[in-house]
Amino acid sequence: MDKNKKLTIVDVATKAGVSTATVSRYLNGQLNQMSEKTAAKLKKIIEETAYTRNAAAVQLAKQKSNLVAVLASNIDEYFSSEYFKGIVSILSVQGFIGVLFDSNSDTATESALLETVYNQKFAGLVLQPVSTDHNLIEKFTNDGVPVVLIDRDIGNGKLSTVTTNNFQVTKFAMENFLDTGFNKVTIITEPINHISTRVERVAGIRSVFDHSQLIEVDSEHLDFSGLSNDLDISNPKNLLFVLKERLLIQLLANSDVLNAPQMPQRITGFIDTNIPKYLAPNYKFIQQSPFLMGATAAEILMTQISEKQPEYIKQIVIPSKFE
Amino acid sequence: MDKNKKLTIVDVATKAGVSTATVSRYLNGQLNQMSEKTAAKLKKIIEETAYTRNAAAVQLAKQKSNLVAVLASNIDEYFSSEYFKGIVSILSVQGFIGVLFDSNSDTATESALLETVYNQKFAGLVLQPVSTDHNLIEKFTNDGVPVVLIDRDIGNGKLSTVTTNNFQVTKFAMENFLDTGFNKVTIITEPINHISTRVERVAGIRSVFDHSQLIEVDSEHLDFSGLSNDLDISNPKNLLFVLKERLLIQLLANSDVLNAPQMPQRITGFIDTNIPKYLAPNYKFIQQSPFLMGATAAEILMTQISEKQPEYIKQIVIPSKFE
DNA sequence: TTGTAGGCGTTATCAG
DNA sequence: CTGATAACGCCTACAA
Repeated sequence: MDKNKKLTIVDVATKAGVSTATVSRYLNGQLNQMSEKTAAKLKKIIEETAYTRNAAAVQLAKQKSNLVAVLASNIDEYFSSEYFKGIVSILSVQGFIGVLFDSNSDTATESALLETVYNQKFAGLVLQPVSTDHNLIEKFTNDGVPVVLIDRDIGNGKLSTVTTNNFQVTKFAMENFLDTGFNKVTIITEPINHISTRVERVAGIRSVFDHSQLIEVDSEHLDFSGLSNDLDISNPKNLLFVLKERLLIQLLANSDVLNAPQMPQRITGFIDTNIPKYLAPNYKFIQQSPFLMGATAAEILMTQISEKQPEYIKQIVIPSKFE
Repeated sequence: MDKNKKLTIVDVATKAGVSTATVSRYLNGQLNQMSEKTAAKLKKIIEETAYTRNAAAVQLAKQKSNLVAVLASNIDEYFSSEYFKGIVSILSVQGFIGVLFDSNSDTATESALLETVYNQKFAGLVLQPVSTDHNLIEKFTNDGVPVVLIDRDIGNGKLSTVTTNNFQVTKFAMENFLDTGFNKVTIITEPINHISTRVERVAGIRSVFDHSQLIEVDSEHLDFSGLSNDLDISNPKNLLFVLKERLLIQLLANSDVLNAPQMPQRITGFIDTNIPKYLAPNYKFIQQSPFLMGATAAEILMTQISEKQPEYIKQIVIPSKFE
């Protein structure tokens, strides 16, 4: 019954009456190095037997894989899945495969994952960092494994990054709201934790508004009523700027309290989906382009991998739109 | 300058003055098979050199990895990320690592991914199938690689599955709406395509309502106004049942047209987040438990892998709630 | 407690 | 055009 002895390249070779070297050549597409006859024979046999190579063995022999690891800071953000799709869209045309890991907003998890990713000898790494520690990452680059950071920077200029213009777009938006008559901004965000995106956005706000209030929340265990108390709701000229879309949606959906006839829009923030637009068709938000960011990151990676240009370091900014 | 000759187990062995076997033993935790002295020495050296094993070599030698592949039908559903987190929560305590792939709702992509996952010799596979083809999957089980289907079944009873009670909960909900006075249901869904979840839900609806209308949409390129025309809006007793949360949210946000004073709730459907609740606090929806489903799937997988019970096949139903 | 050596499945170099 | 055969890095009987 145990006909399931896994077949190997040796089986294929014997069955075809050739050496494993020839089979290997066929498998790697060097068809010009063999007669059409043997090529045809191999094609037939491989199809019939449904033989596929053991990837671990290939990797060990070739010292490289065709897998690209993507480490998202937290996959429950729509932002992540969108840039992952962008990455995959580019990788796939080159025969590479993207796999997604979830750091779960936890530095310990992140370093554990970086470790295994490193050991697996992936062809490349796209990282949305949660820690600002370089050390783990340097192991990759020292090994010649290309790395590109997405969304967030960790401030050593030696890595490729794809980010958005957090500071500028926030500033632009804030100037707009300043003109509308607001005089204070309350920022609602998850803990800043030196995360570049958050730092830059807050800076953008403060570059325009003298008065700002920072409320750090844990969106896992959100105390919504507690939050309401902290808000300076009585002041109709107090703008709410929400850095996390999920939270923004929640507030928008409960925004009755926030209506003030003379102030057309009391809430804004960064968004990744259209949902806030559905909730408030006339509001303006800051929209990112995660898919494009992912695709860009993958392109940088691909030129480093395929074109053998390990020195190809790029810092690219994909602008967000306020509209 | 090229001090970056990658270090191997041999380097560690020589540096420690022992054989590679000893190092290997240390690496695999058989500390009782060596003197405390050498163990300490090894510990020190490995830490200093920051040596880590080449996972491909380990896999090749051991014929197994500690990676579990998760193939989501489409990661842009919140449902996916949630059950993935559930899976990881169980795997991690056993030292396994979950990696996520995206079939992108495409059968060709799915089979390509299954192929590479198979070749990579993952320890297990959690699959949310988009195709109903068994063949690819059988390669895994024939090889002794445990597979569990999540969310959707493909109707051969030989695989473990974790699903929800689609038919019953839908039926239950429909009976409720029937009592409220509705006499017709319009179902809005992506193409049914033999996908079990969709089939069962439609069946649940039709088991209660004699009159139903099925509208299949492509949520990628949604023609919202076209959709509105197809809807039998003039009939206030026509209930809208939306199978895709994203779409449901969109409709809820534009539901002014749907208000009919005498009919308290015109729209319902399956949901994975709280967002629809924010939009319509008094409405009732069908809520799934993706995290729990993921955790359950992972537990099945773990008993197959760790407990060496390859025959352990379970079909588990995690009920959804209508509330 | 430790070492030796064959094996895991493929690739790639070097002959023929 | 094809075939031996030494790597690739690690594990694991089997010995000692």
